[in-house]
Amino acid sequence: MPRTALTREEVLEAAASLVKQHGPGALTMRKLAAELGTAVTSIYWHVGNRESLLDALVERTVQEMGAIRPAGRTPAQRIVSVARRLRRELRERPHLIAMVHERGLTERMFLPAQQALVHEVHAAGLRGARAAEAVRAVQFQVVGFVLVERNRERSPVQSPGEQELWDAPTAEHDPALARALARPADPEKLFTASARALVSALLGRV
Amino acid sequence: MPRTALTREEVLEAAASLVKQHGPGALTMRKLAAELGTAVTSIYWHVGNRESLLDALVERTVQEMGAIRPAGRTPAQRIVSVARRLRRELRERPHLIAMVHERGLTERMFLPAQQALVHEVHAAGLRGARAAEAVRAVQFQVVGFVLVERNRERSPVQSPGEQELWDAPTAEHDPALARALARPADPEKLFTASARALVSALLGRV
DNA sequence: ACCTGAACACCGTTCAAGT
DNA sequence: ACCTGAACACCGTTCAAGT
Repeated sequence: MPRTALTREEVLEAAASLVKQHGPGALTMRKLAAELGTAVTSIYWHVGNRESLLDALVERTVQEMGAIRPAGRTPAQRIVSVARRLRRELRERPHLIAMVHERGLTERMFLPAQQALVHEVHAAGLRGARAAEAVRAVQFQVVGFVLVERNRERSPVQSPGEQELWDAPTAEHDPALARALARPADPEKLFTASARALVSALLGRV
Repeated sequence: MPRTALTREEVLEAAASLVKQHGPGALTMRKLAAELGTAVTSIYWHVGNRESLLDALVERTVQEMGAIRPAGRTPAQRIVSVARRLRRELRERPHLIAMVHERGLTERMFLPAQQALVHEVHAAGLRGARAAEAVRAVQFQVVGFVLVERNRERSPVQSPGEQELWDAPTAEHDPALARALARPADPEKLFTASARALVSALLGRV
């Protein structure tokens, strides 16, 4: 006896829930079927197969990443604000973002942000190829930073870590530097500092 | 009848070869055993299990990434040269680097490069926390860039791609910009430009 | 149109038994 | 010390059969 009619939406919802909690590895067709109270094979009727189920989840995520509103007075400030906002949005959906990344859709997901950046770079007076380069440099920096950051979080304990490695002799007699590199990086600060440095150099002005 | 004695080194070599060619997904214990002409279970005696086999491959890769020699006259040039060299090294071992990344060992792999960067940042006159921030900013930028770049390469066809998306109206009446963003990014140029911009701003001088 | 169980071809891993 | 095959508990997917 079948339960109340299974829908594609229902399947996607349950799948998204599994992925959000434990990552895509935890999404097996059999577990999903158990969760939904159906036969494994019913899922295939609604979503084709596991791969296209994951594709559908990724598509959803791309849609959800809405437009970005710049904030600040100068174009440089507004660009940095977009960068920071992007970073936050990305960090709120770690597993799904990783899947978007794996499927090579990062670019498309970033289009609204890219358009906002174009606007600001224009306002700063850049045109043509130079403007394009500035936009792409910022975009690469944000995505790259988030990827590296996620990586660090997933593996907090390194052996040997920077901690042990940066003892006094190695650090060339700059104890303050040694201490700074021994502490874990503060990503928030590092990101803002990097973004400001990059943007200010790209625009040729702070 | 057993073949000529199987060694741990032989197992690692065959495994590395499989991974280099087709990625970690292609490394199954059964395929590896077939490649080596042994029973699947023999492999377990030598390397424990699949996970620690992959760990061993990663460890090898970390070792292989040797020290980096800076080149150039000014500290800024030498830092950019380290960044470019790092990027090249990383790109020569895509699958294995991805595995290092997944295991959170990127940091340790980068230590030799980090030390070179500290040296140059010092030569540029930075000290303490500010020097540390500069080193880390460069490091994050290089790793992040390579990750994003790899992502783009793996999925060359995007639908819709930047191509279609950046038609004239969208690009705010800057046809040169539209053309530039419609062309695929030239990573080599973009990387060098970004690295130069970042470094020059971090050091406060070109 | 939607659901089902059986079956297939794969996995990684354990273990008792061999030499 | 090293190797083996059998067995277990998992996978994703196909398919003929049901309603």
